[in-house]
Amino acid sequence: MQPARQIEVAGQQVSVEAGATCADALKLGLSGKQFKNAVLARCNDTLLDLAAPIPADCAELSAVSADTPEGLVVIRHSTAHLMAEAVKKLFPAAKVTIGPAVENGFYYDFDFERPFTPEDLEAIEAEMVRSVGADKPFACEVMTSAEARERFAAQGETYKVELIDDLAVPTVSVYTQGAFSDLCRGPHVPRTGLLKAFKLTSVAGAYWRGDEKNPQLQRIYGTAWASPKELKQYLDRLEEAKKRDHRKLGVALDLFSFHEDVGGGMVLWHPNGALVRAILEDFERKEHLKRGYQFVQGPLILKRELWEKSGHYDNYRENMYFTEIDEQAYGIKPMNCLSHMLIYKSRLKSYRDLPQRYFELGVVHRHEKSGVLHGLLRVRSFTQDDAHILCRPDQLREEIIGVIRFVRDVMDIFCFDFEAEISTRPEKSIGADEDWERATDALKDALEHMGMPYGINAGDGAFYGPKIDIKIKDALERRWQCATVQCDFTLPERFDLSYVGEDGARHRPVMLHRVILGSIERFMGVLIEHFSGAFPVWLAPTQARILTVTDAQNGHAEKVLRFLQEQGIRAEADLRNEKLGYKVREAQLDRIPYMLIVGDKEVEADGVNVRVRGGADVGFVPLVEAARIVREAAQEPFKRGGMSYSFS
RNA sequence: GCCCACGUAGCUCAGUCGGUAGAGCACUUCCUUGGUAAGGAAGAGGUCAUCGGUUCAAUUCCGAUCGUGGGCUCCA
Repeated sequence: MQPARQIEVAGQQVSVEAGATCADALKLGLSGKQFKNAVLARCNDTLLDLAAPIPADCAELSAVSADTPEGLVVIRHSTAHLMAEAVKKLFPAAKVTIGPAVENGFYYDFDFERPFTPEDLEAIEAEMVRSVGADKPFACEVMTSAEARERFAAQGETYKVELIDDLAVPTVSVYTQGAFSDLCRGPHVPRTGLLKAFKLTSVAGAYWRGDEKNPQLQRIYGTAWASPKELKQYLDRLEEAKKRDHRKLGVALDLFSFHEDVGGGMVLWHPNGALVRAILEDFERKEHLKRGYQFVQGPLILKRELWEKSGHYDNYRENMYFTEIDEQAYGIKPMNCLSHMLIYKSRLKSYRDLPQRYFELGVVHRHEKSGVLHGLLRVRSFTQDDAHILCRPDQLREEIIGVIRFVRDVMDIFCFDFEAEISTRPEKSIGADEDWERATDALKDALEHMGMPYGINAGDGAFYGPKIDIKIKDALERRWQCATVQCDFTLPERFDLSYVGEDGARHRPVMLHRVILGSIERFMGVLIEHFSGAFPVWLAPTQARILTVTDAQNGHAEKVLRFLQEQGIRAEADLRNEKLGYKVREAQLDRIPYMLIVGDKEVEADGVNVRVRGGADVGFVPLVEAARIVREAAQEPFKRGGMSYSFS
């Protein structure tokens, strides 16, 4: 028998026997309640099962409870196992594959002869609840890969056998609860009784190992939390997010619609939505001019040979629409770069002319697969705030920094948080390795210079070059790409672009493709959700609505309306034969920033009574003051960055 | 493109186990002139997504197509 060891738990030294488990040590150092809430043990940065022996080099052990980020991941992962157990019990023919924890929950993929129905999900969930009631322990066994392989092969779990073979390691761990065993790295909660708050949410098809050439499995998604209260909060949050859904608000605020007869992924912009777009685009045009961009514009369709020359025909054809005119094949543009290249080429450039920054609000058409269309966020016809910057190699870094700064300034206006990612060379691509490397380094360098953190998305670049992607989130916290900066060393080559250098010789410029908002359609979608449809004053299609108390004030209301319109304010008057309360309610539902109420008192004093969208009552103000308030509010976001903008 | 679910009035949704449909809101007209989130009455409005099949009879059952939603794959 070896002597007892001293371990620090929650600030005190406890003495444990050799061979003691983490649970043994934690039990000695923690209160009963603290111990009961523990789902894992942590030693240094290693997470351990409570039932695991204390590592030999461990001097301090702490408990991880279910409501910590690490605890939640384990709860979710263990719930995935719990679900797999239930599925195997109800449907023994189903084969298990993988089942990880994901954001807010988990999934598990199964290979089964028929699709799971919503009724199956209910039965599976009920079986899971029974298993929780039985409070089964999760037991970990370490065995040789050969043993594990034999065991899963005997059970007919061919996917697990494949996983073991691919791992190619001497030993693996297998977790068992009740009659269900799964190949798993762990760790897990000690008992099923700790899994008290989960709900199965949906079934979906998913390809084995994410490859569409592989068999399609059935993925069951669920959400899991540390307590029923948190589960409820999450489900309530989903409900709230649904209210902000841009597709719902698009109808409610009469911004846009889709029409079956037009085709999937094609947006019809209604007057309100088209106005917001127009303001955004106007803002962008002015901002681009300030930053040294020039406006250009090309046609919607270009000869097919041009797309062959650019490489799009080889690399992007499946996403393009084609048409034929006078026996000549044309491609409808999925990108704007070709016209811009030809504009550059139309006249000899000197090194003094660079950089050339060509900006176009270009409408592009892309044949996206039918299953990916999603409201405004993924469409087949959209407008890009696109620019192509042609510069000398020595200007590349500064140009990228300029773009990143532009993105940051614009996102600040909307108070968007964003994430940056660098995507590197994909398999299907063109160009020399050293060009790719040089371009990737330039992108990294620019982000680092701006002090912006970034992730790496290996192999996700465009076929012509690496890129920086900027992502913002929708109401459900799904990330959508907006801004992107893409380096391109190949198009200038293919189109033989050049400039005359100081030395009198011809040199090759480098090109940046970049967008700031990305697609106006997508950005509008995210923007609607971001503001819950309550656009800031500068963007609101109607900035002020005049509400009369009775029709006795119609004359004054019309005078107020004319005055505001002359001041450049987007105003309208509600003169309907309705009660004030009714008009206020409608204006609130329409998210109108300013309600200007006009009754006899206001007519008398020649002004309006101002109610703001948030519900606050500003009280009586003279007409001139009312206009000033609205104009001031429209300027507010631009003051933050020392910018200015007005739509007129 | 693939898997699952869905498609009834402008919107949100009932309903028909096969016998051509209903509510609330919105809309039109009338009454009401009412001070900060819904005053009242009447009226109008639907080839039950489209096309085919089964049936005496299909909005309902079956199939295809189009579209929508949740995922997978792919992308702004």
